[in-house]
Amino acid sequence: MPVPSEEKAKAITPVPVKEIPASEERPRQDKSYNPGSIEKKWQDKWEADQLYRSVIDHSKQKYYALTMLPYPSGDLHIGHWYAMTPSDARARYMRMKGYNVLFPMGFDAFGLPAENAAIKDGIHPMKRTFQNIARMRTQMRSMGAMFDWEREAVSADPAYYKWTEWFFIQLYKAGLAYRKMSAVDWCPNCNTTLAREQVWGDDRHCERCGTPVIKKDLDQWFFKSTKYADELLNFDGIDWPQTVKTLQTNWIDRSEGAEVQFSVVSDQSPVISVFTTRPDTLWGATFMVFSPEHPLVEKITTPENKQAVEDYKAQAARQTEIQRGAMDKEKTGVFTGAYAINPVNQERIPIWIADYVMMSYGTGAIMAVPAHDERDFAFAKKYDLPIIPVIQPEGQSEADGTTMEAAFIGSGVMVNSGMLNGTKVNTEKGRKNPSIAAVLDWLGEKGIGRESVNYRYRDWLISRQRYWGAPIPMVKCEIHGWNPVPDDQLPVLLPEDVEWRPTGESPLKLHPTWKHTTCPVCGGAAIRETDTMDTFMCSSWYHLRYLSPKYDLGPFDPAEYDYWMPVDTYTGGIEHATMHLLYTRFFHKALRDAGIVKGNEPMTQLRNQGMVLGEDGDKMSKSKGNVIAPDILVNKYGADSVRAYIMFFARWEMGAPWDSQGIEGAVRWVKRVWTLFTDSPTDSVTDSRMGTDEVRKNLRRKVHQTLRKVTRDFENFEFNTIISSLMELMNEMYKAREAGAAGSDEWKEALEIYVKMMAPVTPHIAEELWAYLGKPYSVHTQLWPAVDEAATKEDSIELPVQINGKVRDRIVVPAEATEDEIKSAALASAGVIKFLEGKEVRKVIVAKGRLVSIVI
RNA sequence: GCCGGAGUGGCGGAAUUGGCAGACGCGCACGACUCAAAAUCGUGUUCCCAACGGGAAUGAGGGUUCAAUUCCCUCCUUCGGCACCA
Repeated sequence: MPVPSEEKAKAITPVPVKEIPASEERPRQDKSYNPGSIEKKWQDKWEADQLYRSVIDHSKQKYYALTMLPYPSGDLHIGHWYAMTPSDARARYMRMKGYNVLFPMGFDAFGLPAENAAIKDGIHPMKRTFQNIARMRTQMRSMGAMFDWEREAVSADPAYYKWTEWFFIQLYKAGLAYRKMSAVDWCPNCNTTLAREQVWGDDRHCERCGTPVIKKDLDQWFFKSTKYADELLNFDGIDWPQTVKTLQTNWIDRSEGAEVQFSVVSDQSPVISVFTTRPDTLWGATFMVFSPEHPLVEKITTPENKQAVEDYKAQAARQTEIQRGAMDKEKTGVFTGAYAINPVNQERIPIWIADYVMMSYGTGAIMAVPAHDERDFAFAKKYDLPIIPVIQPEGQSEADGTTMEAAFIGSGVMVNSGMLNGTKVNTEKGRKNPSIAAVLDWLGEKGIGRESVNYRYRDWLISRQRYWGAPIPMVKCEIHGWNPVPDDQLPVLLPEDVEWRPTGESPLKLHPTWKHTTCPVCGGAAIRETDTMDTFMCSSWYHLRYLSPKYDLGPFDPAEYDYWMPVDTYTGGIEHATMHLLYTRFFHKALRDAGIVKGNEPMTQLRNQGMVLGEDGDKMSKSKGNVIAPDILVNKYGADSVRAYIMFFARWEMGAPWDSQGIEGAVRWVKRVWTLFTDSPTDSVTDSRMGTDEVRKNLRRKVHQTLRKVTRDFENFEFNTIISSLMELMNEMYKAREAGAAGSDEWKEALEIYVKMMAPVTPHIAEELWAYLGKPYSVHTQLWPAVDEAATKEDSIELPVQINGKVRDRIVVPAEATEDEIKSAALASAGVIKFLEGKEVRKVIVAKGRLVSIVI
């Protein structure tokens, strides 16, 4: 007989505040699970109650959980869910552990896509961006995350970018921002410059749009991030994944060596520095090679070589634009006609130019030691330059440069090197190599060179020739040069009436009036900087703006800073290893030195999630049509099921292709939990055959074992096994209920702990079931249950018995059985006796609680 | 070339310290319910030998060990990063 729908609704309406006495009989509940209404109901209530508002509470330990903020593309992608849901679950877990948790969200709202779209359809980037944000906010609410929306920060909001500008000025004042004319990477599609980090791959393409970049000589703003290179290599005190640390270390690529001065034989005798990691091979330097772009080349080239050098330079310049080609490309170069003096032995050595020497690394010039460097060897062979071995394996007769077939890079002793002959050479780098140490000391004494460190890491190029970014708050006066905009004139606001002509120049430059201003020094006419900042500047400090997004006296409220910082756990994709994650560390250190923030690192713990791929195993993209839309899934299954599946279907840090069928498993789990609770057969037949004591004990054991496992997995970010463990426990609970345990205290405890364990994963259904159990609102303010270790202990254990490594039988022994007891039980078991017949037992190994291994 | 990650059933994945390989789930098969289907529930599901019983198996090959997905060596595949870096 169907129950009238109104009564059904009444039956499940939770009683939020008043606890129903356990004895009171609840009406039988058979309404099916309806995520749509449950989720809406609780989301509204949580919001109305400000359940996730985090405020400073000095009586509690704080926990700042941060997940990377999205760009407001307009639609929340399944990738966002994949990044945010487990982070949310863990933040919720930490909250239940008793921490005062801050879990904010915001938008990285400046950037190219909105501007490119504006060029196409004329919709203002501001309008589009804030529309997109509104839409994504709604989508994020459907996720049921515990974001504290009172702390939301949007980088394109003038109240935000005022401080982005202010930070630029602070770095400028600290001497960390400078302007430089140089050949910078330019994306012809995005019509802007790019930082070195934003140029990817063999073909050096734009990280954003994939277009191969070109070089352009431009006057641009840089941050002196290289000043912090050494400190950025130090990861002491932070718990970051080894992969990220390795990527950053390789990116910075510190190399130790020496800078050595060579003088050029000419009228002015200019001195040229070279960087080498092998100063111990100095005596073998038989020529020098300059990069074709080296400024000195023009000066030193002799008239008779002029034409050849000019031709080569022109050719190299053309090639730079395409690419200087593969490593195995044949070496080319031309002689400049000039000579330098090798300072260690006064030998006159020729100076060549070749495109295998890069202007951007070291000093743009090298000493060439063909005997001990493969590239120099190849070059010397091709152009018939002298090869003088200065290191050879110990005890070997002297090598002959003319007959060498390859550069020698092994260990040995120094030869042909004057007073340092006989010094041992190994393959270590820097001072760990005795030969290098000896030469460094010798160079220092003689004043020819000095110990030096070189990095591949470059200063951060900040300028972007685009409109939709934070203006660079600098003004140029004919008389007083560049000066920062005074603080009381911040923010420099973006004008709204701009034209979107893609010209390669900032639209701000084309605005008729915006750039005209007055000089902060003399009050005379001056011009604003019309470039805007790289958006990585905005995201380098958003974790600080979250602390007090409405604060007006500074970028953040110091009281909030002191309580919440540093970020305890930061989660996000690994693709930012050498970009955002490196910038934000640099930024923090620079601000620390400016006295604005404290501590050496902004984020104590970092964890990376992997990527959700399309069902075809490819990266999701609109063009491939393999994009999974979370909204559709939420409508179909409910947010809780989507959350559960996202946490279940892959190892979080690995990611995996999406599987539309696989989600059914998570959906079934959620439904079966619902049924387990709401279809509670408190009136079911008690099983008289079974020892109910045992059933209850087993139930309680499983509950606490699961709790222990789930707790550990939350700590370790192992989200997929949290769900498996909960599934397993649910299966056990069904069996226990079948066995008649559903009226017991153990059963009630199981239900309660189960809801609490679910709460971080599936917050809505957990809240609903919590209310259904008659518990006081809210499950999300409950404390995480404690494991009863005694309850997890097994009475008896089953041990496999191996004979020569193969399982032959299983024995059941009391948990506290001694080794001897286990041994004799194993030897007495039927399956073992059969195999032992006529054989001699050589050894019996008892691995307590694991197995018995018999060797015959 | 260098640096790092990964390789386990049809699929996603699990496996405290070296201790029963394949938890949990998807899929599939069979059964129950149904007029039927869906949903739901139950049972089974690494492979091979017909079975009883065995045997093989965690990318390949070797090693250490009573015992290896786990430790060591060589190699292969794949993903990511860097790359004429002096």
